[in-house]
Amino acid sequence: MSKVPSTRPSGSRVRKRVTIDDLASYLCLTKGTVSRALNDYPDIAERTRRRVRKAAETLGYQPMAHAQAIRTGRVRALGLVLEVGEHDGSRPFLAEFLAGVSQRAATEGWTLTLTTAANTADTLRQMKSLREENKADGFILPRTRITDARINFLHREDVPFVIYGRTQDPSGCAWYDVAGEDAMRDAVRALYKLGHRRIGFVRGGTGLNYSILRHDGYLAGLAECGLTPDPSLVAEAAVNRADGAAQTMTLLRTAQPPTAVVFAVDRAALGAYVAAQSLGLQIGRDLSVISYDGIPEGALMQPPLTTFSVDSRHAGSRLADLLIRRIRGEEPTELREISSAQFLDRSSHGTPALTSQQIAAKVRANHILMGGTK
Amino acid sequence: MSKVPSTRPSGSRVRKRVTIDDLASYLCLTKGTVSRALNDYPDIAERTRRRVRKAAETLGYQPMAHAQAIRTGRVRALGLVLEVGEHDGSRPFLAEFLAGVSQRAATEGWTLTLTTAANTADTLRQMKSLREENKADGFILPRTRITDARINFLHREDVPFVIYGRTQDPSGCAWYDVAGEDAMRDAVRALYKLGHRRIGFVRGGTGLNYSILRHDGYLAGLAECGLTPDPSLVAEAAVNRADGAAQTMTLLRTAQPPTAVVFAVDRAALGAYVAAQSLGLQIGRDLSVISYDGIPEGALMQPPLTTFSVDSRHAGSRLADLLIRRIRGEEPTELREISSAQFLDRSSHGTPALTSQQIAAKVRANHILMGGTK
DNA sequence: TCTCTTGCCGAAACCGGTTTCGGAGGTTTC
DNA sequence: GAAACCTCCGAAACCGGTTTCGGCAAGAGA
Repeated sequence: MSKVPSTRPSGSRVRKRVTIDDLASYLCLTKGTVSRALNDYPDIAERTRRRVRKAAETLGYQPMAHAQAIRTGRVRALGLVLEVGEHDGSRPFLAEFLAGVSQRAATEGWTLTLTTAANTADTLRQMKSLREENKADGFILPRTRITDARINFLHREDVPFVIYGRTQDPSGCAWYDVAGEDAMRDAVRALYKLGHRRIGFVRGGTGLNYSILRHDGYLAGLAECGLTPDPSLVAEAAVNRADGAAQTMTLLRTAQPPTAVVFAVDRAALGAYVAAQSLGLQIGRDLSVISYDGIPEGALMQPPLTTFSVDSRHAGSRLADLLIRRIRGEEPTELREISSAQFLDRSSHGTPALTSQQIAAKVRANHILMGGTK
Repeated sequence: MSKVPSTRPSGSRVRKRVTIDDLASYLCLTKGTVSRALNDYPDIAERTRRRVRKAAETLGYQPMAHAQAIRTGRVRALGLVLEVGEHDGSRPFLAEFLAGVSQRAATEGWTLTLTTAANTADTLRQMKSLREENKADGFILPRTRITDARINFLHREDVPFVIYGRTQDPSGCAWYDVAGEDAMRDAVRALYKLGHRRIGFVRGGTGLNYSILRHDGYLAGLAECGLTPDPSLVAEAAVNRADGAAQTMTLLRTAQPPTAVVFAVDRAALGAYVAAQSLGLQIGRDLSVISYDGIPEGALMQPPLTTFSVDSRHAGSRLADLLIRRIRGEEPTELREISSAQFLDRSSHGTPALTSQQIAAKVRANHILMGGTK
């Protein structure tokens, strides 16, 4: 078996990086001193430190992350493990989110190492191996669950991380989140002001923490408006169009159907259009809908979907910043940010044209027409 | 300024990795010998090599990529730079694609380093810096353009890469692609068999190479069926629903409108439903549509969209494999794969219920009805 | 039997950084 | 004025690998 060809830079100009040795001899210092100067060791004169900094700047010196890593165990890389199921792969905001993370990371000289996993156990395995191989210094955890195995794991392993979202037991966690609960509360209030009194809610993904929060926000909204919560107005989880349509149907088939429905998730809200059409109801007039996420399809619906939009790019950017600071040693309690979603006041909600009873009648009529069996 | 806290593994069990020194002393060899044995140097006895391999296995030794990198310049990391525009961020297959890449990479012990860029110049800058910092050994180039600046750049810099798609000047390129041209040709043939004689085409993204290929495929289909190409049957680029609707309208407003339209891109084909509805035409009966990509929304349309589906996960997986082999020194000409898209025979196409003239009449009637000005 | 290869491994330099240790020179203290 | 103490930098070890070089022992050729 012969030696692997060494792929030498094939004769072309060899573009030597400036190494710490170059910098040291340029400054007439030893590389140890240069290293300490750049890393803010206290035993370096302020004057020297400045001189080194300046020289590094002019020579364009940038330490090679991997050479540092072999001693420090840090590569200046953020880790992100995406759970990608068999075929739920279509995430509307993934590219935006990644753009936020990678751009913020880049400005600090960090990069993003990404892997995917099939399930939670796989995720833990991936994180462990990324950490052991020093391919990532810490992790961003998207889609936080109510109780999240990743958090326990990373705590045990003493690996820095930040979560996108919140969680039941927040101790020791740094996070960024968008206040979905406030959005849901505002949605209820807006509908109440327009005259709606029976306001339904369709939950988001089961087990995911945002789902709890948004439901809480819905309840808070009811409370503020003096409305009594009614279990028959709250539908099960729906995170796609088909389920959204089904859950809307369920709500509308009750004895006292809602005149407005708040959705935890845009993709589910798209299903309301399907359901409404099949019942001969017009969204925004006969049935009001307010949702959450701000997916682009919402703007293309007839009528355009009223929703709260989340800036995924900004989220990614903030999370990258928080994680870098966490890795550098800042306390998790100092690294918690909540921002708010932006209300997109479009046309899928309005003053109720029909009462709950009139809607019920329409649904019954349609039911008979269709010859459905419930 | 005081010393940064060194974040020592805080007392917990220190899970020492096995290093090459551990392995060497275990085997009573020097680390140099162990290294050469594992890297298939010819001056190591076969017997020794096997012994070392076995010991590495049992001790669970895995060389630390970064330590290797400082000498070899290779980190076992694939690079991917995504161009994410201001707000076109929603890519339906991104997660699937990433899953394919990262899973394949993982099985070889490689990882994926991802960054995003705002434009081409930015992409080149990112690649350059990733390469200089040794954060990626080579690159996967998605969305290949007809003439692609990235390819020239990487050639000049002598950095390994593979392209997802093909390009005008393929010299020195390794690639994986799905034969979109075959799909388009088959679409035309299928429509011809059903009786369609005026078959339109809506192009894909301008400047992108797949666009040329799919248009060629459309023309090839016409030729095989003995149909004469008619420029008025070919619409401009459309890559989203709105443009797709507009281009469909344009085609239908001609003197001899098509009875069937082939779309280069699913998202554009969704616009055909909008256009058809506004004209009172029913997709699959009055107007046949066949498209390409296999986005999930297609299945939810009424009627479900006939299309060719692309396995993005498989594409990612193959590209990772090809790139790793390219980095290891295999010749680009040996690393070229083309697979075919899978036909999803759904209900948006069928035998033409209306003739071209009948469609034209309907369009005119609707036009007058709407009081449009063209 | 002596030289010349050849096969195979140890020793040591090297890669680009970080970190520890020690000591020269100037200041402070008594 | 000597001892004690800082301040600040050089020297060298170290991290976990790779690669070069040289030399020993066994086999081949003369």
